[in-house]
Amino acid sequence: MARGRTDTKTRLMDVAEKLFADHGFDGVSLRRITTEAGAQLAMVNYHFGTKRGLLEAVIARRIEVLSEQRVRLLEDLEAAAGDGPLPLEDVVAAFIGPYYRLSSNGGRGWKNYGRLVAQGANSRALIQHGLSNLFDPVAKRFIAAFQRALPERSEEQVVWGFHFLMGTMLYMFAETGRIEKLTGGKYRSGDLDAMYAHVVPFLAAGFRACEAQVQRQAS
Amino acid sequence: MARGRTDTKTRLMDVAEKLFADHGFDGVSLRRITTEAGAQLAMVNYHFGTKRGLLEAVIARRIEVLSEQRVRLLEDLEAAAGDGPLPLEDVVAAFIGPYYRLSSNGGRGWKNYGRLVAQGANSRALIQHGLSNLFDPVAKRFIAAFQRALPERSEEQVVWGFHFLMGTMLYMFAETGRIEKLTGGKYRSGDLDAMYAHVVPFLAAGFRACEAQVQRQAS
DNA sequence: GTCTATAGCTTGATAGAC
DNA sequence: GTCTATCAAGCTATAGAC
Repeated sequence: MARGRTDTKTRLMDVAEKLFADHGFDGVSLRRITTEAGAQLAMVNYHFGTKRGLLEAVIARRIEVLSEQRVRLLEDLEAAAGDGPLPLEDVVAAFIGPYYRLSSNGGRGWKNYGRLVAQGANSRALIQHGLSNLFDPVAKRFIAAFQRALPERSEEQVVWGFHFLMGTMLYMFAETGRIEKLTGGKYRSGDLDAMYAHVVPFLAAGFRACEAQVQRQAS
Repeated sequence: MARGRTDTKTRLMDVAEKLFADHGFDGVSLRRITTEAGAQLAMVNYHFGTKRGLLEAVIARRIEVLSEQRVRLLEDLEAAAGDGPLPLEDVVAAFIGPYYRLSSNGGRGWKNYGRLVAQGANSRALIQHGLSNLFDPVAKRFIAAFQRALPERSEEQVVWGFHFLMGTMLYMFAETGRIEKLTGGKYRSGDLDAMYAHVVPFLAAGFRACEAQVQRQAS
């Protein structure tokens, strides 16, 4: 299936991405991946060394695209802001917007990636074995950017806000099907347009929550 | 190890809970679970039928406790509110507070459960196979409660707000170790006291975000 | 309720021809 | 870069004695 259109290495990554997302890393065998990719079992070890190497390649190729878009948007904001504070909603949008657009219009692969990375990010094993290193530099830049967007708030408040943002974002792009079960199908976890319209003001208001307390006390 | 203190069935659940949380459902063998529990391989099938039955038993025994506490707090709120709206912060606290207290003071098992359930909730396979049914009735009650706490907001806004709350909560109790990597150990994902103090106002402000827009337009 | 023993199959990884 | 063949180990589940 799908032989010849793309090269073996890419086909293996595409199929692995989908199956890892559906069943988890240990829930799929290399035999199943290679069979569905129309390749031979030995090709995984030839191209990626190990099963784990295949997983890392799958994640790395998406993170590169996502990180570059996020950083470019953030640099645009920084250039426009000069010495002033960054607009909070824009920083939220610079972080989540690229993921939203790639998940919406980037093809089926990005949907699979979203489900895969939500499982990986909630797994201590994968994080402690260094898989999140690919993502850390950009995350650190955005924590600093959120501090610049909220100069009146303590570092502690910004750090926890970023933590809550990550949980919200990961769950959003996992598209688990949970919300359709809870609402009888009236709302859909794949409706990213509706979710994105709500998530930016939701998170921005959360970030500002304690800032509002400070302002109340000062007035 | 640990033989005789508790019965075999409980020991198997305790060890499975920890190992499933550490390595995922397919990342652990029944041999490893039974060995670490000091039991024989065949005891899993005797007590739980299948490996999957063991997972469901592990999750069900915690959900029962958690759901009962959440519902009791919500019923107290409803009794105190009479015909008026429910206080938003109190509804958030009724949902997240019991989980927070059990995870903080309920022993190591609740920590393992938090990590396990965060992986399961982000896995489409486990949700579609009905594992989330255990949790749905209480979740539906709380969506209705959030609507009662925010009478000016549309159902749509409340539903997405609850969706964001779930992502935040799951990630919070997964204690992935991510935030210590991002802050050089200055903040810790196991510091639930600090996180809980921030998460309630954060989520309440997020829920109110669009309500504020409505009020601005009306004034 | 606990144990041993084992059936029947699948796993990740590799060796070596082409 | 691709293929076949295979290794050594692991797996879930069950049968049946006690």
